[in-house]
Amino acid sequence: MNIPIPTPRDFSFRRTALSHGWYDLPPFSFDRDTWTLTRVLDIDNGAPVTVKITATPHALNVHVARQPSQRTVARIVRDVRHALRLDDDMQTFYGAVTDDPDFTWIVRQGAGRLLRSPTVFEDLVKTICTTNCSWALTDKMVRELVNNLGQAGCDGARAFPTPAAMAAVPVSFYRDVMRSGYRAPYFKELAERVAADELDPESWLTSELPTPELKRAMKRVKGVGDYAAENLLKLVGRYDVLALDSWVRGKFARLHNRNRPATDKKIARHYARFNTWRGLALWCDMTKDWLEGNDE
DNA sequence: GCGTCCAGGTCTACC
DNA sequence: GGTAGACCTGGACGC
Repeated sequence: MNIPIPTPRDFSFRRTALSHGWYDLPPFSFDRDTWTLTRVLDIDNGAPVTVKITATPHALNVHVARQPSQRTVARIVRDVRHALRLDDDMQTFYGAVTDDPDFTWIVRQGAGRLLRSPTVFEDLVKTICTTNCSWALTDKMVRELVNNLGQAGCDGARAFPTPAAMAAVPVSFYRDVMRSGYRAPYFKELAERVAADELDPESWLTSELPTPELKRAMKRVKGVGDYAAENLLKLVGRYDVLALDSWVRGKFARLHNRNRPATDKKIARHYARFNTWRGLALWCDMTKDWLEGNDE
């Protein structure tokens, strides 16, 4: 079955799907030959469903192997819209960058929508997996988590594990199977708190707290520091933070500082003119070359 | 083969 | 509030 989902005029499937590394971490995967984003979606009270997402000029085409129920279709549409940020209004951001010659490509290419997971919980776990390690280790940790704790669909593909599934395994799983090292107790504690409704990461999406206060709330999760919190803030739609990590610092040095390390203050000054959109302007700037030669 | 460094940082103790 | 040192893993690198 194919489910068509109309897309906004300023939407770019390629720029959104490949906006950052999430597309390569299960239960996402991406095929650059066919430009297909695959995702295994968790369906409440049912087996997970694998969807294959491609784009036409004005719509997404979501392919599902079997004929799902109406309720499942509604869930699929909701999750795809959420993950690909179809409901984000980008015009204010585009207005903020359109007068800057170095940033007009963002408007032209429809960049700025950052791929996210169907749940903030998943984004939170994955973000902790990115801290203080190579991308190869991030990939390994997430893969072990999904392969061992994710529920399998009819095709054998696994969804991202639920908080309850993660809370049910001992710390030794995170240490010895997931190989997450010192992060192991953080995952166990996080899953237990979310499963017990002591912590609700999904509420961060609609929180009315000012960004600094929301960031403080995020940092109360063990394993979430400045970088991780600011990365999560971007994924819930707050772009008045930069989320500087070693990769961004290195890339900024190459692009804007003659290959020499720049201070965080200097990086902040460079993007300050974009005000509340500075974090998104920075990320677009850092990833401009990811799709050069593949523009839609 | 072995030791060291470092990668998409964070926590804790201490001042 | 600011900072030093410890913390897991695994790949790259030099010897």
